[in-house]
Amino acid sequence: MLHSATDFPAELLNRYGSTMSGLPNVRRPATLASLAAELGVSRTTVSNAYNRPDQLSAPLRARVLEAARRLGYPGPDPVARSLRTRKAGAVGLLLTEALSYAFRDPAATGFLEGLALACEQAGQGLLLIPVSPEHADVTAVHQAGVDGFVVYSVREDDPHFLAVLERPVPTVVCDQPHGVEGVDRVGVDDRAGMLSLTRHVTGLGHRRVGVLCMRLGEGRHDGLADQQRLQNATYPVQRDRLAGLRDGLAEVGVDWADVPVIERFEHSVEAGQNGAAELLGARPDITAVICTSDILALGALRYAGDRGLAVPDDLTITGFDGVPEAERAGLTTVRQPLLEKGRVAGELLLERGDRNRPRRVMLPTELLVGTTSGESRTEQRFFSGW
Amino acid sequence: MLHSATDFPAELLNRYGSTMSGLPNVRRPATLASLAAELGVSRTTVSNAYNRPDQLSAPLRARVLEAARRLGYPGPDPVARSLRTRKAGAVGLLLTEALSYAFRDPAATGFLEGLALACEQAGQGLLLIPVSPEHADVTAVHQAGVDGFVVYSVREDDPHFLAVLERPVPTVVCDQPHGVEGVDRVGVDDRAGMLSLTRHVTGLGHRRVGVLCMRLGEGRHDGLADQQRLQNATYPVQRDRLAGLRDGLAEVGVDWADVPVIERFEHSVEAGQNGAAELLGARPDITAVICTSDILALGALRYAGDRGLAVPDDLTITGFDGVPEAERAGLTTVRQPLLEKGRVAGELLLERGDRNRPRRVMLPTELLVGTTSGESRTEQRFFSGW
DNA sequence: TTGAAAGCGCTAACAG
DNA sequence: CTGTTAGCGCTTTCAA
Repeated sequence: MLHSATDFPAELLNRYGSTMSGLPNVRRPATLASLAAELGVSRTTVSNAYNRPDQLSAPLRARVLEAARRLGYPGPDPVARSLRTRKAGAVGLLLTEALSYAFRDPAATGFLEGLALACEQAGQGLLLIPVSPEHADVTAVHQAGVDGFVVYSVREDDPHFLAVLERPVPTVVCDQPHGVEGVDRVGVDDRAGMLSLTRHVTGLGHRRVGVLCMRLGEGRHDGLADQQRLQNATYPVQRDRLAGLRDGLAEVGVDWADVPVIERFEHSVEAGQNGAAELLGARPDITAVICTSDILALGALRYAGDRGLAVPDDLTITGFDGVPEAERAGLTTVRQPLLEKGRVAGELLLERGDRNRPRRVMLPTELLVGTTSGESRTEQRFFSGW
Repeated sequence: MLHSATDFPAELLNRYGSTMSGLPNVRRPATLASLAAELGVSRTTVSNAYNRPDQLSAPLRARVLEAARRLGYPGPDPVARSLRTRKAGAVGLLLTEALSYAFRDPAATGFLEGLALACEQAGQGLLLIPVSPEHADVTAVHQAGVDGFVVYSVREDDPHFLAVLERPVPTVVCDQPHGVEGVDRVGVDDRAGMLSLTRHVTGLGHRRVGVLCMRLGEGRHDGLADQQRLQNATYPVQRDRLAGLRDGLAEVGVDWADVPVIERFEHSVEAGQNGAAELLGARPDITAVICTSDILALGALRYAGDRGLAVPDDLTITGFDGVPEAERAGLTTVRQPLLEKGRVAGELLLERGDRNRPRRVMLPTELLVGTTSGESRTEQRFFSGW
């Protein structure tokens, strides 16, 4: 019969049910030293019983382990061991957004999966550093017991990132910031990726395009990004994608100054949706909406659906990233190897010994032509009307 | 102009570009003691400069911090501090699957998001423990410098879990295992949830149902689960869901022994797809496929689509969990508050001081009737034919 | 094989 | 406001 109650081995019960925060931690029932004293052997011997089984006789080792069980000694304290050995056995991960965001954004999720894979393989833990976007409180970075950091796509002047740099441990950056000396980096050529996408769009005849982009700099800004804001952007990835777009448009004679760029602070489908509304509200003549991320593009798609605009017949919409959702939706986008980025970031940090490995890894992107881009009928009308 | 190269403040450069694993860590350039010596003050004073700014004069503190910058002292070593204060400032998370799985399974992702939220709010890090499903290597659990553990849905006899119980820190379990004394738990009433779903299905007239379920016990098993295996199941969640189903079927006189249960080791859409194939291949007369997870149900749905079976007209398919994908697909399922479970797990562990809070939290579930369940035409045919 | 000695780097009484 | 004293629990030469 199926039943849900379980009899659990009594000797394995955790007797430490108290809450952990605020209060000092439960005192360890026994230490390596007390065990050694009890047994009348040296601390070295007990330590060896755990860390170097070959350094003592099997019977003695058994005696030690038996006494440990009897006295409730849980094995060497990991923190004390870390202090002594100077390794924590974990990699710290710094994200620009609130921690929980990492599990909502599919691009971040892909990256994390790859990073977790690399950590797993190296037997390293992955410590997610809690950053409070509200308070610029950097203590979490100082507090992290890790052997190195992976920094995922943060602003150049992010205070947490600066705090990471002060820690005497190796650091690997994914995507941004760029050009930090002594710090390895993995990313893609965002500019080239966007350039090829732009050529695809202009090749379909589009000339009146509008842009939806992610956060460009510090502070909560939503709406039209003027030239000033574009130039001062502190997110290199957005900067590069926009630069690729600008170059691609320049090739067909479209003046960048005439291209409306709508910025969104939040990165969500809703933001894309209302961003598209703002964009097309201000410039109804636009025939193509270029988004600097798939999530925003998915939102634009939703907006189009709500307004009864046919995609791509009435409106071309493109994204960037190549997340699974976008692929399912048939979005025209630039795919980047998200999982691979995470894995490479981990390997860059964890790779043993090899001093000659590359310090900058540039992964390839791929233009994915879906069903959301097509020749603009409006454009044709425009020409024929002339 | 947009550009991607960045000039980075020279004094912030990380000079520790070496790989971290295998090699001993880079030696800290300075310590609290050396700083104190250099300044001619006591170590306490330096410590206070960082941890208790109100315990020393502002000018002296400034002098200390200035000297720290000059000597490249990165601030108190987090590991040494942890050893001294007996708190690591992090929560360990143990998952039954490979770490990277957590980022692929939407149910796990929802849970993680909630847990991350709670950690973030408490300023605690979240350490993902790397478990090698291959080797039963428990060292990662021993090595984790954490103040407590959250265990997410593991088998009752999982060796990693047993190792967690040996650690002298508080532990909270989500979902399973059940009934571990001294360990708090958060979960839902899986049995009741499945019972109400079953009543919905039988209410639609279905009598010949088949089941697709997740891993039931140790070892890689794929295929029909016999009574023996069902009874020995070491995953209480699966056990409970099946028990609810059995009870619901019993209410309308369906004998549980006649109900085929197909088990899948992997939890993926593909597994659901080929599981459904196996189920219907063996029992083509089935009118409803009950899955114990949405992911499996999504796979069954795909199978039905491939085979040209109309859902729900030819086949009723149901899930369990209420993940976003399932909701989008209109799946009939039981929704459980995934994010909330994560948050409660975190709060159970981190809640300060309150010794009277509940130790077992049971969250509500909700039957979600979608478009994948309906009256069985086959069943009607069956009756009319008699 | 085993043990003695020497810290890893820091914080927390407590006394001045 | 500052310093002295005492470890936190462990690993690791080195010598016996």
